[in-house]
Amino acid sequence: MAGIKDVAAAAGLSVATVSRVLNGHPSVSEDARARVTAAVEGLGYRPNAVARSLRTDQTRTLGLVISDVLNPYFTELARSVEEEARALGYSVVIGNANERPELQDHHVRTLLDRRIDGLLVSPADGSSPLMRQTAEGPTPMVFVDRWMPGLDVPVVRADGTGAIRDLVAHLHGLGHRRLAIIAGPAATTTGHERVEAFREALHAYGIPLPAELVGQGDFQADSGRRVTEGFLALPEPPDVVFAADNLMALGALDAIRARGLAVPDDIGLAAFDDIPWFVHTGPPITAIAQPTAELGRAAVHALTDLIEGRPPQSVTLPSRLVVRRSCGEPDTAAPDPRDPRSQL
Amino acid sequence: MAGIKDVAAAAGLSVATVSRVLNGHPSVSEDARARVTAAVEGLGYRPNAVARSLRTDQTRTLGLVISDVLNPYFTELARSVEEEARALGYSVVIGNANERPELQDHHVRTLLDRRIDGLLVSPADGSSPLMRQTAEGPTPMVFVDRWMPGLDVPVVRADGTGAIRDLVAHLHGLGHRRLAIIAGPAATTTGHERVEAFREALHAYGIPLPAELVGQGDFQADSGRRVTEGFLALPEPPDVVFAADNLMALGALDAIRARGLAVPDDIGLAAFDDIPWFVHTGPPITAIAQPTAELGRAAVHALTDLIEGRPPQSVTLPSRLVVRRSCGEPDTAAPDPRDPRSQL
DNA sequence: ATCCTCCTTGTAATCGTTTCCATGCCCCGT
DNA sequence: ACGGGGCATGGAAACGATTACAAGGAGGAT
Repeated sequence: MAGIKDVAAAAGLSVATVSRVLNGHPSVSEDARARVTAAVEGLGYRPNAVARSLRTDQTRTLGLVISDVLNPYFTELARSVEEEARALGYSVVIGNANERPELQDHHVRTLLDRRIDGLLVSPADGSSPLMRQTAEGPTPMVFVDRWMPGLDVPVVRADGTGAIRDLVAHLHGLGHRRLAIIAGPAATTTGHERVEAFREALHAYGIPLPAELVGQGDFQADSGRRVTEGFLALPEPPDVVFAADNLMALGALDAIRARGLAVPDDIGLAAFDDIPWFVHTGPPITAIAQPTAELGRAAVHALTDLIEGRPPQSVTLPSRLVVRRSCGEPDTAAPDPRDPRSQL
Repeated sequence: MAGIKDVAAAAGLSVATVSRVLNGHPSVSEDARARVTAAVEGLGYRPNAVARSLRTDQTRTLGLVISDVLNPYFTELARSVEEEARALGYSVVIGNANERPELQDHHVRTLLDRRIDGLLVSPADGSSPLMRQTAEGPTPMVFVDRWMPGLDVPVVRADGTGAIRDLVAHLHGLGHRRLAIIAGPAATTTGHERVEAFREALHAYGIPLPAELVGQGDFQADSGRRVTEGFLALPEPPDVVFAADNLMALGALDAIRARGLAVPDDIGLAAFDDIPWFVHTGPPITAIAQPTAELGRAAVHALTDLIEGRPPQSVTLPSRLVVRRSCGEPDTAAPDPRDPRSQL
C-alpha cells in the first residue's frame, strides 16, 4: 500500500510538504499543493490513520458502551450518536455490554487500549471499579441515560418523573387503583429511579405500592414474563402492570396472553421507553417516550466539548406520556389517527 | 499515561524483555516475567494498541458495514457478528449505511483508513466502484446477506426460495389467489431475488404476477406504506401483500389500518425477515425467518479464515416459514402456544 | 580447560505519520 | 547595497510498540 513517501517521491517533494498539503497547512505553495494532489490521486493514496493517531495522540474516535443493542431504545440512541459524531468528524465504536458488567468492562478496556478520544457510557452496573478509575483517568467521559453517582462525569439523560406522574393520572382517571411495576436492576439508576417516581406519583393519589406489586426485572423480556406471571398468580392481581422498559413490557404481554387474558379488558399494560413497534402491537401500548435522538446528540456534544477543552454540559430532558389503548380507552373521544410514532 | 519504557524502568529490564513477557514469548526467565508482571500491575500499564498496530500491521479489528441498524434483522446480525468476533479475539466496528450508497462508501473508506484486518459488508448498492476496488485490494472482505455479483468475494447468506415456495403454498391453501409483493431496491441482491423466487413459486400454481402487483420499496417502513396504499387503491386489490422485509411490512400494516381494513379478514400480510415483535402485532405476522445468528457466525469465520490465511468458505443457509395469523387461520387446528420467536 | 550450544537479555531499527527547526530565497525598507 | 522578515521547503526526531540481531553467561561434552 502506498505511503506518504511514495507520494512525496511521485510529487518530487519531501514528506513534510506532502503532510502539510494533506493537513491543509497554510504555508505551502500552489504549485506544491497541485503536485501533491495529483500524486495522491494517481496513487490512490490514503493516509494511514493508525500512524497518524500514534503521532498526534488522537484517534477522532468515540467509544459508546451500551447495555443492550437489541433493545430498540439503545439502537436508536446509538444511531443518533453515530450521526452526530460523524457530523463533527468523529467515528464511533460501539460496545454492547448485554447487561453484563464483565462484558461492559471488557469493552471499556478495549476502547481505552485503542486510545479513543472519549467515552460515552450507559453503565450496566452501579459499582464497577473500572468505571470509577476510568472516570478519574485522562480519557474524557460522559454518561448517557444511566449514570453512576458520585463521579465527576457529565450526565445526559431523560427525566421520567413528570411523565410517570402523567401516566399515573391517566390510569387513575381510567379507574385503575391497583397498580404494579416491573422494575429494572436496582444497580442501575434507571432501575430504581422509575420505581421511586412511580411510588411517589401513586402516593399523591393515596395509593400505596406494596412489595408484592414491585417485581424485580433485569430489563430483558424474560424477566418481564416471569414477574408478570407472579403478578397474575397473586390472590388479588393488579389492574395495570407498568414495565420499566420496552423489552419487559413485551415479556409481560406474552405472559398475559399465555394466561388467556386480554389487554386492556382483563389487565392494563404500560411501558417506559416508547418504540415504533408499540403502535402495532395488539393493542397499541401506552408508553413513556424519551427524546432518544436528542439525548444522543446532547451526549456527543457534551463529550466533544470535554475533548476539545470546552466546558461540558450535563443535560436532562423531559420524557412524555404517549397514550394508546393498552390501559383502557383514552379519555379523548377521537384518538389521533396519526400516531407520532407510526413514522418509522 | 505509562508506557512500556516506564514498565521497563520499574522492572529494571529492557523494553524488549517487557514486550516479550507481554506477548508470551517463550524465551524469558521466570524472574523477569514476575518482575514485569509486578511492574505492569503496579503502574496499571496497558499496551497502546495504536502503536502495536502500526508496528505489527494488524489491528485485530473487523469492520461491519450494514444497511440499516434500526432494522432488527441487521441489529441481530451485528450482535452475533460481534459475539463471534470477540470469541476469536477481534473487535468489531460497525458502520451504518442507512441504505445510502455514499454513506456506505464513507464507512468503507474510514474503516480501510483505520486499517481494519477485514471487512464484512452487506452492500446497500449493487454497483459501488469503491466496493469493486476494495474487493480487489489487499484487505480481506466477505459479503453477508446481500452481495455483489462478479467479485471474487465469499458470500454468506440465506436462501429464501424454499421458504417462499412454502409461503405461496400456504397462501394458496388458504384460498388466496391474487398476491402482491413489495420489493426491495432492485440494486440489492435481496431486493430482486425475493421477487423472482415469489414469481416462480406463483408460476408453479399457474398464478401470474402482473406489474401492478409488484411494488417498488426501499426496505424502509415508509415505502411499505406508500406501496400498500397503491395496492389498496387498485380496482381489484390483492388478497395478500408480501413485504420483502420487516420494516416495509410494518408500513404496510399501517396503511391497511389507516384504510380501516382488518388483517387478515380484509387482506393478508406476510413478511420476509422474522423479528421478535411479529409475535405481538395485531395479528401476529406470518414471516420467513432467516438463521440470522448463524449467518453472523459463519460470516466471521469466513472472514477470519481469509485473514489468517485459511481457505474461506461461502455459505448459504436455508430460511424457513413461520406461519402465524396474518394471512388467515393456519391449517393446523391448534396453533402452537409457544411460538419459537416469543423468546426475546 | 576449552569449546559449543542454548537460554536470556539488550541495543537499535522499524512501522507511517506529524512537526520542530534550520535553511534558502525573495522582497522590501532603509 | 545590505539587513531583516516572511514564506516555502526539507531533514530528522519523535510517537510506543515489536523484533532482528548481537552478545553475555551458564552448563555440558570432550
